[in-house]
Amino acid sequence: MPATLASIAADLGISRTTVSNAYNHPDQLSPALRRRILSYAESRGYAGPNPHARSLRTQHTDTLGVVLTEHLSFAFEDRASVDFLAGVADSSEYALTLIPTGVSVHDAIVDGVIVYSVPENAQMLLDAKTRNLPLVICDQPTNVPDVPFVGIDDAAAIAPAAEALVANGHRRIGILAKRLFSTPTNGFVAPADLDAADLHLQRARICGALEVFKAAGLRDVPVVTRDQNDLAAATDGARELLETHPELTAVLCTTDSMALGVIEYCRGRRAIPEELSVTGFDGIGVPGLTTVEQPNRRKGEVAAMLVRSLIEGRPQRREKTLLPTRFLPGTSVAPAPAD
Amino acid sequence: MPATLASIAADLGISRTTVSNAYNHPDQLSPALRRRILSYAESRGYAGPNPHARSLRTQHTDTLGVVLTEHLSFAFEDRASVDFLAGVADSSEYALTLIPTGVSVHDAIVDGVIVYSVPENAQMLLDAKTRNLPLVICDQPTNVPDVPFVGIDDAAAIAPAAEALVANGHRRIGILAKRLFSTPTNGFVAPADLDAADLHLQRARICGALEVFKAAGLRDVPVVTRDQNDLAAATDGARELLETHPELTAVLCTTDSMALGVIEYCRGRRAIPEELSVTGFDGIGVPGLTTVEQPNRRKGEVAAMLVRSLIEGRPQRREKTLLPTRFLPGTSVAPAPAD
DNA sequence: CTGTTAGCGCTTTCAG
DNA sequence: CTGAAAGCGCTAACAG
Repeated sequence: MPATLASIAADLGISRTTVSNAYNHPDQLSPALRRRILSYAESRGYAGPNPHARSLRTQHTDTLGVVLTEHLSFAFEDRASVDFLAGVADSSEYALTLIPTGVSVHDAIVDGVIVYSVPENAQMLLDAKTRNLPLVICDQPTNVPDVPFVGIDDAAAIAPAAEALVANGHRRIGILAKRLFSTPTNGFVAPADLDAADLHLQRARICGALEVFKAAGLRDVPVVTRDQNDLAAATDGARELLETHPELTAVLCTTDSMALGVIEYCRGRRAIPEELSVTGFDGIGVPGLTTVEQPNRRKGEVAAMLVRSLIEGRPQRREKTLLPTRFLPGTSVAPAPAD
Repeated sequence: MPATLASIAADLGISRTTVSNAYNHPDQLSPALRRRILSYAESRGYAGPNPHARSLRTQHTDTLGVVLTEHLSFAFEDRASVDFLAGVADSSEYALTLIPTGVSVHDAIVDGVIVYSVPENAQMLLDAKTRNLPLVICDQPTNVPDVPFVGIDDAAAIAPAAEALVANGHRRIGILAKRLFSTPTNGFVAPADLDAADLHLQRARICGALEVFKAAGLRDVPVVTRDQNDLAAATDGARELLETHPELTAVLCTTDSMALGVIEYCRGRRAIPEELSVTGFDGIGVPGLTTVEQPNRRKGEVAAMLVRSLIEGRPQRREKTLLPTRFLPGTSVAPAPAD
């Protein structure tokens, strides 16, 4: 049977505490004894205190949990979330456990949890709260009381893109967005349905843009959404929007990937920006795209800092941290064509 | 004080087993009683069995560990390792714990470990072995006995790139590689030093290329290495190689990033491929680069499958899994210029 | 510097 | 369907 701290102590005729100290408090015993213990332990193939037992005793593990979308691999395929994770990883000595939405947070052996961009009322949010685990939300949901939040002001952030369109004389503008609901839905979204959206982030971007358009006197701005953020879905969304509304002279997208879809759909159909202006959101490096850059990595850094404060019992600064974004003018917006 | 399984049982006047069963074996008690337990637990803010205690008892956690380079964020900045992680994540229901090299594997609460591309004799390798934790190595080290390995045959994989150079009449070829030693070293590497390299992967690629060159009768092929794989380091490596050996007509690189450095250095100096041919390795999508594509994601999938087999006590198929690679001819190799 | 004591919170036979 | 017993392996006072 494998050696344990107790068996090592017994074999050596000393107490468990001393063996424990050999690993955890080297200053609490003579170097000679410590060496003796360690070398005997090694000879017995004992690798040090069992981490399960240790964590039960100490109730901590030096591990941070990050809750991500159902399929972990999505997280690695999306540039924004990879950057976010890099930020989290970089700013702590903690190990990082990636928790798929499917796995209950209840079972995760972590000292604290960062929830990254999930629907309002997601189960794992409730779970983390009932476990009373230090918890920080990144991106969404945006309105959970008593939980520190880090993200951006999506509504304000997208405004400059909308304004660029308006300033260029566009009056017939459409919006192409990622899904607003955790239950899959594709197609046109009525303004009345926006309130019910449980994906706060997309809603905020759409509303931010609509606000600008409304202030400019535009009405009946069509909004199309797609469940997926990939090129195929985006292209199809662009098709639906532009086939139904051929009169549009500009499309505001809530992600760069969506803008890529518009560009793809327009290939061979309409010249960008001469015949159609396009804006994106994210700043993932689409050449020439007029977009808004957001600090994904920084989000991760701040989120990690916040959970660590919570875990280590340091006082919180503020409930909500909104990071700055930057409007990135490109060459995908041109003056509206004269009729 | 927070509720525990025992306190819930006591409050309800039933045994701990029954409460435990309510969570773990719903079929072992009446639905009515189960409901009663669960709802009382909820009212007491009890979130279910404490995972630390549970894991001590059961000795497992449904979590896979992945050991990566010292700084976790490197893993997220490198395309290959992100793809690898996507593969790991995708092919299991396990949560994924990323363990920085700094953190001892001894302390990680995981059911098994995948070690990704570390030096021979890395401490965590020994640690994982003494802990007797299910263990799989990806990429390197390549020669650890009794530990399942997944990777590619680097020496054979790079051969076609070397052969392409030879076939195009090149006789004065240099090699630009990533570092061979875990202790930082930059500059020229003598053939004799290759044997001592503890970074097996780079060594295998270099040796694979040298073999081809030797078979073609080439001698004294200069090899330059750089610690970092980023553009600045690669560009500087290219500079060192080509300034010292202006006679070279081709550079074989052991990574695409290194090839990018050669391209960068040559900008405005030498035309590629007319005046200098270049090859890479990895297939990260450098336009026009003649390179070798390797299955990073697949590595992750296989590695995950292997640890899971180990964890779940299923028999192993083979010790070493070598995945296929593919030579990707580009436009960066041209016939050697006539003298 | 060393040992004693007292759990951490849970699961799992096994017998009713 | 329920309960009693027996730890899982460790750490943290505290007293010597």
